[in-house]
Amino acid sequence: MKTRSSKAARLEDVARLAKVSTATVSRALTLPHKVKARTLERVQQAASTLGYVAHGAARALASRRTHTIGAVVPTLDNAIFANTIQALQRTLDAAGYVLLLASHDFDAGIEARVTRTLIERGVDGLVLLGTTHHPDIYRMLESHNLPYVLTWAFDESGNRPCVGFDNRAAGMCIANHLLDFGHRRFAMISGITTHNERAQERLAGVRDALSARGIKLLPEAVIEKPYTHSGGREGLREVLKGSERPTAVICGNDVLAIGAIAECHAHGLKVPEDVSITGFDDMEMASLITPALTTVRFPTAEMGVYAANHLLARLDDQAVELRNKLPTELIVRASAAAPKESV
Amino acid sequence: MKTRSSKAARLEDVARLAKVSTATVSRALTLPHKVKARTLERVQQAASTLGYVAHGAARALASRRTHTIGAVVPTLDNAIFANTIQALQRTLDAAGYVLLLASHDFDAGIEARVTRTLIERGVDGLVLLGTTHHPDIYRMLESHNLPYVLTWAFDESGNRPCVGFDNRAAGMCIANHLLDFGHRRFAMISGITTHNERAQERLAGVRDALSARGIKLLPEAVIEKPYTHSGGREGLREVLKGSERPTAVICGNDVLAIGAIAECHAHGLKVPEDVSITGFDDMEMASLITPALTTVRFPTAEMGVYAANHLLARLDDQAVELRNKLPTELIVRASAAAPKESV
DNA sequence: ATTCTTCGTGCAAGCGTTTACACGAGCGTT
DNA sequence: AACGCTCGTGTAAACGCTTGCACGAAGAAT
Repeated sequence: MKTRSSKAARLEDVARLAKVSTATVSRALTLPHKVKARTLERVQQAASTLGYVAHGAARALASRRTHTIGAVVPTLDNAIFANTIQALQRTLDAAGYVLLLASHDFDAGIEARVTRTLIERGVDGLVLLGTTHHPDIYRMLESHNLPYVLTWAFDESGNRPCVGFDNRAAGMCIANHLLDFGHRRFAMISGITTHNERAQERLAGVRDALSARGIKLLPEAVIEKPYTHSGGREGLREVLKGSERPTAVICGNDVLAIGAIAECHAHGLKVPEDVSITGFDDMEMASLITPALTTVRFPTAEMGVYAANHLLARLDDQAVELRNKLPTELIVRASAAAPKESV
Repeated sequence: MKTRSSKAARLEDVARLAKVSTATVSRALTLPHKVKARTLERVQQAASTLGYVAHGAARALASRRTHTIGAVVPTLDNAIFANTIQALQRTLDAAGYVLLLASHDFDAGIEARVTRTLIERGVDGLVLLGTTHHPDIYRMLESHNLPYVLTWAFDESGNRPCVGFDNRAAGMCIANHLLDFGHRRFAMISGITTHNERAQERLAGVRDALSARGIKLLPEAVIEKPYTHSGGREGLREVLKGSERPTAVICGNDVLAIGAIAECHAHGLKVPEDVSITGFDDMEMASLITPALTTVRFPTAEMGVYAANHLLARLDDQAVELRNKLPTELIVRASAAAPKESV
């Protein structure tokens, strides 16, 4: 347990070298306009020759601000949330804030634990993914009076700050696209719906669209898998085991869809000739694979930008709209087409 | 600029409720065995009823430890470093440490700035990617006496702590594989080599292997592109512009290779019949696309685990080996084959 | 020339923890 | 019965910075 910053210069060292008080150094470094030009220069000179690096903890303790925003995402493993995170991070960075990132592998307990850790670390604000969270999380947010914003889903019921889109509408949209092609036998490889209203809503949207056309999605036609490529492969294998092979398989996101398409190829099935496959997200890979994936585009980067700006505004005591629903868009590519047997 | 933790309970509040001193509360929470069982229970009870969350900054200031490790990676945009980060984060988490993540888009200046920010934030240790860094970075590490470890490359020259592999050998390996197929006309779509010894080494390895067989890689046959899918597409387009089309295109990583393959398809070129394409990394996608990608597997997750354990050991004042070279492995799949015109 | 502002700076009191040190109680040993 | 231990706890001094307040100097208004 050695003390690490043994040699590091402190504010006092800079002050001594610049022949001013520590108060002036502090001001010179954080509010340069509050200090006379000549003084400022002397301080900057001194700081730079000493290689001064501010002690963030001390600063945070005194100012009660860390200039850090926390984000809790389900996973960093695949690229699903990469766009949002990247956009978030860039926007915060431009405003002098740092992103503290945590993930929980879709486990509600771990999510509560890492969120607590972020709050302990003193984040000034928090970005959460989805609307379904452990009550403890909301309790801590409340008791710390901590600004936060939910993303990737739109909080229809409550009045929590959020930026997202309509997952159910997205589900209906893709299902209708397939129905219009003449598909009648469907399967869905959904993400795990437990504690995940995004997955639930997409599934519900698909169900709604189908039943509006008199088609029922049977329980055995819905397979829940983790959002991984191998989840998609396994899901497709289970779909093929069923008595009647569906002509269209709706996957809960692009990662599942890419896995499902790979598995189709492994089984000698042609996409979309033998079976149509669709995803959600429109990740970059979606347009690169063969066949290119028909999917629904989500405004992933926009959400990151909005979430960041929302928190920054609130931290600056500006008025902001609390909820923002962004549009989604059907992206028609090659992986879904009319079924062979149809009209 | 409002004060956020207005209602949050402090150590003192817990102490009052448990009828002990703040010192005892502190000990109960961090060194439970130092406190009598009955007292411990009272304190835990009090902390939980108040919903106490420790103030990390205050704790860090007093203890001079943040239990935070920083990592600076080039990008979070695509999945290249996801495995390493995930492994890093999991390993640290298990030891009660948090990962603070920053990225710089392959810009040396930004890298220096964000690294400084991490040090300001008080990280106990730092994970860097590659061996080439701004002198300021090494200077700060030195003056703060901060444990760090370089990853994704092996520091042949110096004696800096690192965990990596031989990028040059990987380059030679893939080139030899193609040479063995009978290829003689090569192009390389490399990553940007500026400030990036991984890219440099891979290119150098390819050059070495080719010239060992009497083949020269002409300057116009080497195209540098950012590590993005569109970089791969553009790179391939430029390759096709050349007077004599190569039979094999070595890409600087899998992302470039996937983009290049997509572009081949767009041009009606078959892979590997018309042109062989290879990558580096063996990302998960590599095995899922059609044709499956021939590439070199890097021990990405292992590096994350090792880097974490290395830092944890040093923070615990244990002896550790400073440098670790991990093996790479040629993964032969379908995207590289003998050229049509060959024997 | 006098008064009123404004501006730049210094003083010193925190910010919420940890931890060295001191102290007293309880115990085993002689 | 006196002694030295160990153990559990409390006291109070840091940790390195920010910021409200006070103060003097300089400029503006009268």
